[in-house]
Amino acid sequence: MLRLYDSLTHDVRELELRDQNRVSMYTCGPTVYDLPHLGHGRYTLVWDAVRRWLTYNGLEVDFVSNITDIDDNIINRAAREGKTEAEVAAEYEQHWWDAMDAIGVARPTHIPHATQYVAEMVELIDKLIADDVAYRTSDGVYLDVSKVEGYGGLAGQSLESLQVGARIEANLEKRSPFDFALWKAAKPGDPTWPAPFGDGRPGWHTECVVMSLGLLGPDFDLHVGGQDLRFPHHENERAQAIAAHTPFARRWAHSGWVMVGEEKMSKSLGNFTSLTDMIAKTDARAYRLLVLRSHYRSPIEVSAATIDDAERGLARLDSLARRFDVPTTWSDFARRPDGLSPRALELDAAVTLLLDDDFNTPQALALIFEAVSEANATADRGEQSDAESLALACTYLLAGMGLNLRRAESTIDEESQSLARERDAARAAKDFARSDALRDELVNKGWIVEDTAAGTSLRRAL
RNA sequence: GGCGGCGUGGCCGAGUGGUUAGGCAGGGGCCUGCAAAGCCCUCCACCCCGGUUCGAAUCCGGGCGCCGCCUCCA
Repeated sequence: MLRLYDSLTHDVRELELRDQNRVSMYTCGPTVYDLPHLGHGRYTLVWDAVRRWLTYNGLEVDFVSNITDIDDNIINRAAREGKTEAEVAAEYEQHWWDAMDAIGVARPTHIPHATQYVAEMVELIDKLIADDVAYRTSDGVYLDVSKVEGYGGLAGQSLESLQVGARIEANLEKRSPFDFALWKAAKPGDPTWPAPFGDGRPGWHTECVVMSLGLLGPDFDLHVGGQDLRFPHHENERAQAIAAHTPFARRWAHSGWVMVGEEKMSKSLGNFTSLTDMIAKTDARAYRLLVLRSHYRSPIEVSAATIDDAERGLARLDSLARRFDVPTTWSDFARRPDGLSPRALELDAAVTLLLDDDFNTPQALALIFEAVSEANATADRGEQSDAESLALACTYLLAGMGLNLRRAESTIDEESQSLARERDAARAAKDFARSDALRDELVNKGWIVEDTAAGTSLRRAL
């Protein structure tokens, strides 16, 4: 069973499933008011890989990721562009899924939208007010964090110690700077929902706690997300569950930053690259490789240089798929392939051990890269069946992390196709001047030209 | 101020008290009509200073430097 670093207990521990053979897993999805950036790409890739790995190991994974379709940023954008909030949300949700499809992140099992859970949120807030852990102000309803046992657990600090560094609070009605809005009172022009404590709209932290518990039920297994949501967002979700006496996530796991130079990539610093742009220029699988090549909790450096580097590494993996006639994609492997050689089984076991130990994808990939060399060398010696078995283990394990290798270009234009055939004819006639001229022509058209047993093969240059 | 993390070879990036991480890039060779891909070999390392130890890049102490959180942020 997978062991992960738990952000609440601050140690690596095994998942303890609430239901046998079934994993309940939640992550906060995007607020849909802008294009997704590389940071979104990283966290979705990391947790997609974890989800797939659990699935590969025979578990059924209920994976919930919400869409926050109402918040200040959406309202502002709608006002600026003369659209409704719903239009803005729909537009950027579409961009989100386009990007997710492009990087190969599988759809969650459930995709709750915040605006469809407002009634449940109102119910929770009502209960918190009745229990006197939440209070009303002129602009909404706030949770009184001083009444929450263990507030600060995810931050790794006590409330008192958090107070020391708190910035000056503008809202004088709040009892503590860490009290947060469960409900924002209606403002003219904003979308509002009715509530016994005054019309308005839900606060962000309330959305996630209601949707996760609503779909996965109390005491679900794993709550994941990017580091920057750890505090205060996740802390505040947890605080509401505690205040409502509802068992919440059994485990918390967080993935690291995307760095640009020495700085964290973030919306507030404005130093972000949109995922949409990156995908347009790069084989999106290279980004997955880049992400998996470092530990999920470490910061990763994303630059033109590191992306190029990953693309070249990916090319090496793809060359394995070109050489061996083995299945290579997630959908090819409903379960572990049968009849693997002892060496292939050994690789599988070693990789499994590493991934189960806090999802050590970099070491697992190192083993796979070594196995790729070994498979090639084995085939060079003519031991085709052993080589193929090892290659199969590689493609199977990579697919288990969501990395699907590719064989050849799916589309080669007719002109290039015919140049390649001409070149084959010239080579057969030993007219090398002619065949080299044809190769130059193909290279100029952006192809990498390789000789294979089946004749000239073309693939796209990086 | 509090809390957390990091400092590894040209670049990215793991890891362990003694044994090659891995990838990319560089050098040499094999293969090839020549290439490409592949294979083999190879250069380059663990911020500084003490300590523990037979032995530390790995443990302890002290420095220095960097990053993050404590506010919306994946």
